[in-house]
Amino acid sequence: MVSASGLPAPKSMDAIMSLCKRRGFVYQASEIYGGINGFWDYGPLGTLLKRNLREAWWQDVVMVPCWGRRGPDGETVSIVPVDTRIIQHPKVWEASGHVAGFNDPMVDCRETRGRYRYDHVQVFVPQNDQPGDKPVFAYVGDQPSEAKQRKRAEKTFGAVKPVALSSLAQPWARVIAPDAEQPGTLTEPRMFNLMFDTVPGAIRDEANKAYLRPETAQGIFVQAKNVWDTNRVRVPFGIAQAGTSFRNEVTPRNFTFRSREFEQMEIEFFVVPPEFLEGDEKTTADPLAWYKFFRDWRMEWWKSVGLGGENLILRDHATDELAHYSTATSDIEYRFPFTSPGFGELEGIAYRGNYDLTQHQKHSGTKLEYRDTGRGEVLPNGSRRGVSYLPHVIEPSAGLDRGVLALLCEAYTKDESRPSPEFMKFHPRVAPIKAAVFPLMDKDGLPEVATKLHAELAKRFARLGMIETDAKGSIGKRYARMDEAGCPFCFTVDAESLKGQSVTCRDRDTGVQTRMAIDSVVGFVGEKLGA
RNA sequence: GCGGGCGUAGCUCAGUGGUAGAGCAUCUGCCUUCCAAGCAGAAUGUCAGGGGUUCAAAUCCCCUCGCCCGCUCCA
Repeated sequence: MVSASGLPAPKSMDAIMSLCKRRGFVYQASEIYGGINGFWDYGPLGTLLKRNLREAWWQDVVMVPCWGRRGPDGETVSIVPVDTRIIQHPKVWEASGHVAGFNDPMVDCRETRGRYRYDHVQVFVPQNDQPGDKPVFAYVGDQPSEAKQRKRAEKTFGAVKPVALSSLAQPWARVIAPDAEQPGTLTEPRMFNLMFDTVPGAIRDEANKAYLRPETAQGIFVQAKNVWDTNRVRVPFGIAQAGTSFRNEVTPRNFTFRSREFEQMEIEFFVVPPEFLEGDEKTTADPLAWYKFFRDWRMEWWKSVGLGGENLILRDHATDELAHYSTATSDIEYRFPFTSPGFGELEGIAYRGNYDLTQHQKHSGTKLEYRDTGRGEVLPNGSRRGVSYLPHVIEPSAGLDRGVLALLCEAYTKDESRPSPEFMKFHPRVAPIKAAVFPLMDKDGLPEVATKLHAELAKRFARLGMIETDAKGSIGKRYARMDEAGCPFCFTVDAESLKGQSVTCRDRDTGVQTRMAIDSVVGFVGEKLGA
């Protein structure tokens, strides 16, 4: 099936969710109590899938950064981990801008369904008159509504002047909202409570209010100075952290895509500010060179775990889309069934300048400059005087749960021509079940051979994922079960195995069987898993 | 937050006022020399939750919760 856009018809999200429940990938949180909006739990297979994806990130980012590649400056990439708390000092979130951004009162228009920041809404009132109970015309500056509303107001009152909506007492019945026809369609301002709060301390005291982190990144920035003061790291280097974050999404939606509790995998990679670069460094070690390096490598990485193909794109942000502190940002986006033909964000790679360190330096009153002893004036003894600066930062920030959801959507395959029409095409590296061993029949000495091979595989690979064995039922049914769980390889012991010490290896994606020596199975699986 | 749809077995769903159902999956046998096969049997439900109407509610009414879709939001 091909849709009007020329794309294959999106996979059925209902079918994917149904399989996720049926096979124990994802359950609704607190389901027996009716569920809780915006929270999802993982079952055994989902937990393993998620662990495998997190572990792949950890191995490729922290243990062997960027697969051992050299950065644009020609040096090995250095990244160290931290593990910081979900609850930080409340001022962390004032410095980061989250408190302000998360606490704006908003007004909604019932007629146009527009939503505006209360403090951004202006109204036109008569120039030399009290507005009394006359209608007032609301607009948001720099939008087309401003000119239009001015015209309407002048038609009604003659000369008008703008005042803040918030300066009027009880205006709600007579406000004509931007782009609205009727008065009285604006709601009273409401707070959008986007950060979860909590109160540390055994005695509840609102003055001690703290927040559950809305991102793991700030924990990294807050400890960055400690990391470079107490470890032998030198800029450029990165700090990585994976962990849980919380956001009060306005509308939890689209299965696990927009959850209120979710896990992030973030890198803050600190680089030399451009003004301190010398000679060739101006091209090879420029922040933008690092930005491109990470952007392109992160894209390759997502492909390597099984998201290749046309459903994955790298999208550079347009200038007007950039946050005010960023000069370059791109998103790695996946075409989810529920976003198709559009895309949903998996990871953002942003060049953030020194915005975050500047903010924390200011709010904490603690100097966060890095002392770079490899730069500055050359002293008589040949060493350098050293310079101090706030490093610039490249931030590749990925959503782990979104990654898992993308893996589930990408893996889900429907093929009515197969005996097992639904199957999960996981890359072996992330597959929760790595291999299965079956005796063709539950008799004639076959189970004994299968048990032995299963034990060998489990000894070698069970720390990476499940190794299954099952002797019951028809062989087709057992293959089909493994297909649904996404197990890439099934090894079957048959009568020939007893004579020739060989088994068949069935490939999940093609159903093709090849015969191989029992002795070679462990090596074969190891090679496929890259283990 | 607004509008629409939905909620019955593990899954997919039927059941519109009168005994809680089907298919598939699951489990136990038998059978079986490679793809959800066959035969026999078994287990499985707060009908999302609460309240109301009624002799009687899965069914009608109200409230709540959750999921899906469209707006909105996504710092």
